[in-house]
Amino acid sequence: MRYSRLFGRTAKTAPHDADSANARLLAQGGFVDQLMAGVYTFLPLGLRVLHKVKNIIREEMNAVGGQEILMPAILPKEPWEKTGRWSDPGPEVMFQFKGRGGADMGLGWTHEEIVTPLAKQFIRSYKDLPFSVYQIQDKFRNEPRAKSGLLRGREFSMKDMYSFHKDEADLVQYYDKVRDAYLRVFERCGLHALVVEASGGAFSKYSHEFQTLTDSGEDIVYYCGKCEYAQNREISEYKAGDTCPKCGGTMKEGKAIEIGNIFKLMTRFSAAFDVGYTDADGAKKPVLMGCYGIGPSRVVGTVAEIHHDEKGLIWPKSVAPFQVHLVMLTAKEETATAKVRETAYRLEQELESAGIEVLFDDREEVRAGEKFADADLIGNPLRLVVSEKTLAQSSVEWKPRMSSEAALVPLAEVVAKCREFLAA
RNA sequence: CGGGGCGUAGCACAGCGGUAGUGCGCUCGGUUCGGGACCGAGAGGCCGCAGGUUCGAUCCCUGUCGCCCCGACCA
Repeated sequence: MRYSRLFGRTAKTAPHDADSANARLLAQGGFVDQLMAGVYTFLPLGLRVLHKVKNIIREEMNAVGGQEILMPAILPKEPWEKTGRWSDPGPEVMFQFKGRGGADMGLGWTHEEIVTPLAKQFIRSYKDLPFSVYQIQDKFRNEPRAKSGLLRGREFSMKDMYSFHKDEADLVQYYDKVRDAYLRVFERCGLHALVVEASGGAFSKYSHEFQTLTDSGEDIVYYCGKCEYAQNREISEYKAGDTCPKCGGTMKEGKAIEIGNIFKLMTRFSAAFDVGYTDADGAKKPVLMGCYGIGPSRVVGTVAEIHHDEKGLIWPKSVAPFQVHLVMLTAKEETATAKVRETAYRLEQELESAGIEVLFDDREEVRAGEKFADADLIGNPLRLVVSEKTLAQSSVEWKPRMSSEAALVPLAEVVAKCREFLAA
């Protein structure tokens, strides 16, 4: 991608009302644009990050047998009345309105009411179980208070998966499998998550939240510094300094951002929609369900919140908008500039041919300082500079975003070194 | 929904009861050229919206809408 043609630009100053780090940096770097409170447009840079996060989630959900579907966002009232959620929580959470002819409908804020009757159509026998389906879709919640940039929006991206089982043992086994898949998702996105016990509602003792420790979090968790056993403050009877009940380590208190949540729904929804199956013994039995959520847009916000410095974002390689930020610095003399230009454009092509994603700052009228500032703000993992200075040594300057040291790398070795760096 | 803050040029801000300014950005010309340079010339405003007070309101008052923060809330 040529920087000169990139839609969306960096800004020298941050929006005055962007107080959280993720809102400030993502807006200033040209990743997102705020339309209203809790509602954002993803610009090309931000969308690339969001896509990478979603694709990591897809890979891991597919790996545990999830099958991707896409349910509608506009939903009819009727199934919500069956579970009582049309009126409670009702419009407090769900955007509700009338269609033509006065039909009540609303925007999806979760999809148990849709996926359960859907699954019912395909479940007859124990032979049809288990299975799980998921979707990645925008959810709508009428938040009383949207806040903190991408961390708590009124429209936000969500991956919601639902699993269906013949008995509790099968549900529990799958639930644990998804928990491990979730940890892989977050690690791959550059986030370390604690598996935190949280309120399970009426149908199981606990649900599990995936919480990333950071001072900008809005949840309080108690966790063991040694084995990472953790509980949300909402249910916890521990306090900082207590002995961990699992390993004898010491419990600590920390602020955290919730980036995922998994529930054993048991028969909460299958009962409401009368979803059962015929077992091997010929008896009709209720189906058990689990549900599993991750907010990809919130993950993007959380990564920004955690991985940055005073100059800008520092994306993990796995989710960076581009892998390499190539900067071309023109020279005083046109003959030298011509050589720089020729080398930089050729390097862009060589990198792309090698399958490396390049953001090429090809602007000619822009000074070096501004280009470096933009590179730091956008935060791609590796910056390469081609200039008269580097070409004097047949080299390009090599500087990882997370490092303060720059080095010269011979032109002939750059592509191979990039491959190596990105694979590490 | 309670409390607080803020709405003035694309962005960040200043200002004042007498009809609007600075910096950045943008356009043109010139000098610069490895960490957001400099000089000169320009373009760009329903001072969030509505009502009130006043001879006169961007400024004072009331209401309203919007954004941000704290709290409540967060299957």
